Amino acid sequence: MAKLDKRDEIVRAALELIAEHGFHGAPMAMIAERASVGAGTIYRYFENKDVMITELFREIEERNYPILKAGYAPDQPLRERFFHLCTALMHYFIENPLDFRFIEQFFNSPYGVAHRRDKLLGTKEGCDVFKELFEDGLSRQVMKDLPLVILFDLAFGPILAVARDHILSFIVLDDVLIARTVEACWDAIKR
Amino acid sequence: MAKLDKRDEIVRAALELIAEHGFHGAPMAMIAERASVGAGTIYRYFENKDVMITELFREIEERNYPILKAGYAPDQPLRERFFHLCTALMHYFIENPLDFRFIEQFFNSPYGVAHRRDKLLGTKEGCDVFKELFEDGLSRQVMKDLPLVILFDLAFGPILAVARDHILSFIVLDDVLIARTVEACWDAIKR
Amino acid sequence: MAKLDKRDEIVRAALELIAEHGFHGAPMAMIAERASVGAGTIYRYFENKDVMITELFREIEERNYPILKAGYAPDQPLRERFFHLCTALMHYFIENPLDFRFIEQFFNSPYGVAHRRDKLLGTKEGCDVFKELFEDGLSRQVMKDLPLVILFDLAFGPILAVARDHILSFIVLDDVLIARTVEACWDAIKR
Amino acid sequence: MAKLDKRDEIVRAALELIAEHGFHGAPMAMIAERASVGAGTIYRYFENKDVMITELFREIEERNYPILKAGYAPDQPLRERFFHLCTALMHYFIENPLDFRFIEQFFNSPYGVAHRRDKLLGTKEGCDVFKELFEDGLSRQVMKDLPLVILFDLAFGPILAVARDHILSFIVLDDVLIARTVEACWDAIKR
DNA sequence: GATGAATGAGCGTTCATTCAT
DNA sequence: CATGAATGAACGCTCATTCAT
Repeated sequence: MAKLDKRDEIVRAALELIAEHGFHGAPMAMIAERASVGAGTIYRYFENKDVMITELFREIEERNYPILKAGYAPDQPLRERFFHLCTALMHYFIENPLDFRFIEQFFNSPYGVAHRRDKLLGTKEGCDVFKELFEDGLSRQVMKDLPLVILFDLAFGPILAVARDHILSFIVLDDVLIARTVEACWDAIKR
Repeated sequence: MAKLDKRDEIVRAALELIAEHGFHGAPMAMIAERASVGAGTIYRYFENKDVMITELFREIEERNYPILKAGYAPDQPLRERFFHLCTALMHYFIENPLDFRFIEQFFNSPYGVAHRRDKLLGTKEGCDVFKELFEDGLSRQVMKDLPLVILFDLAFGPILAVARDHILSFIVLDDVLIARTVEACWDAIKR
Repeated sequence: MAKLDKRDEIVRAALELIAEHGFHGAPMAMIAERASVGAGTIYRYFENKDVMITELFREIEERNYPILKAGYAPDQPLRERFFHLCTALMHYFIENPLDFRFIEQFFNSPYGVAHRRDKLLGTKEGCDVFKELFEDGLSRQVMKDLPLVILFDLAFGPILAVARDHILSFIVLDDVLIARTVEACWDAIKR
Repeated sequence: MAKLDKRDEIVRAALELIAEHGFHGAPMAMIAERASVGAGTIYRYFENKDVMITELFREIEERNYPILKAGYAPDQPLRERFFHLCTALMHYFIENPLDFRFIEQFFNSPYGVAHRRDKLLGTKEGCDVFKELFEDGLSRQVMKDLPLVILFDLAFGPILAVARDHILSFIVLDDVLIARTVEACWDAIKR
């Protein structure tokens, strides 16, 4: 097993167990076993559990990003771009429930708060299509004149909530329902 | 110190610490110390930590509920009722940030999921103004024809997200901003 | 409730709970509740749990003693006296399983060892019919010339074991079986 | 220190402390300290305290069994076989007082009762020489026609009691005294 | 005297992290 | 490099005992 294989196995195992049982229900020893790796080996790749979780989130983000961008045309109307991104995001969540559950846990934790702060303050590299989209919508006066943060919340709040309810089987989403949910989010932010 | 004082101290300490550090970051010993109480004393009032958390949530709900209902007139138009409830909710969250953070933690945990299931299935006593409001809106065709769950998510997703961002100081809400946020939520759910 | 009633209630409750659950399965609070008495009240009658247990044993012994003596005629032959005492003892155990279970627990604990030491060394008052019986048997050369302790063990070892097996339902004793068991014990000690 | 050394140290420490102070007087932390081992280390070898105790008993049994069997000839007369086994048992107890005290504690506990039930019902594999011996004695009408359980009690009751009294220094056994005690037990069970 | 709420040391157990092999 | 046995601080919880009322 090559070095990268080991790291990948650890990441996969950690994602599975954390998604299923939460941060506190996924001991390092259990992650190591699931990854078929020695417990100490994890610490060759990650300084400690916190670092592992943070990097895990970053990897999920990176995996997610190209999927959102695929077929995304910056020259389309704002509405179409918003629909494209939101629909892609919902599909991604539904098809990758482990990723979704992990992201949820992550946001609802001190890590998530720090991450959000970095994002909003623009400290992180500007790879954020959504931010560009909303800023574009604001400057063209297509979207409501609200702080960027609130526009985010109006769009992502429902998207995350609906995805969670689907994954928890409170509803069963299909393409029609997804489209109409995104439409409703658009109604919330558009002027 | 009277008996009720002691219980109150425990409840206050638990709320503070759980709001600040989460369930796992608030050991019973720390709660006891913050409440100026022996570790064993907590167990005179709550069977175990899980029960304490559940009961704490119930108490917050009971504290919150009359505030939402105050000034609520069921004979007003749907839009006004929606505004009243959402505005009251946001004010409650902003003025009781500990309650808000606790509720957030609670919903993002197995307790919360079970609670949500009960609510949606109507197992719990029908004291839910919001559910009535949305069902009313659906039957009068004022709101979009979407599953109840999704209507909930379209309204509460943003409300919770915005309240959190205020409490975490990502934005500073005022009455105008609150009104415009609630307005945007209304746009999301209304036909 | 008079003072003695309270003490009696405590003693009764302690006996029941210790017999059923052992020393460590019978917390003072539980004993107090069963006795319908405040937890602190127990400490008015007994210095601490150890003292309570020791006194409880003494009371059982005192209750038991007259039963053994009833109908006991010191002028009968040794064999008859042995039969009388052993049969009475077994009946007592069978009819008072709580007492038996308590005695068992007691003997199998540091208390029991100390008690046995006192008994054998004759430190305790000489109210012991059995001791007299065996010493009589030895001096008349009816019994095997073995140390007193071993004669005790040859008689009581089986008696206790058989009583326990009856109480635990491994066997069902009747008068015939009791008689034949005592007979066998007599065979063990007689010359 | 090799892996097995560590386990052995734990077993030794647990045996010593439980023999001396009983199950409840031997906390895991104390066992760990006596074994010069971290508290958590014990749990690498035993799932929990109950399992540790059960396994400890099993190990003692396995250590004891071959000693009883050594020099045991199934074709000898019943009386000789009984003497052989009982004498070997007493020597084993006297030379391994820790084992003896542990076994005593074990039998006088819920574990012991369950174990005895299994033994009597023959649920456990039939490696029980004593059971065979008594059944043989019954069918050949050498022993008294009593339930198997009572025969056990008549033999082991005194053996255990005498061994305990020796270990507690109430008597000092020698070969002669052992022989005469076993003889007395034989008198109890033989016709 | 009687109470029972309060205490806190002590229990069995877990798990992130280390380090000898 | 990789391992996994070892660690021990920290956890949730219990209960004998005390003491203000």
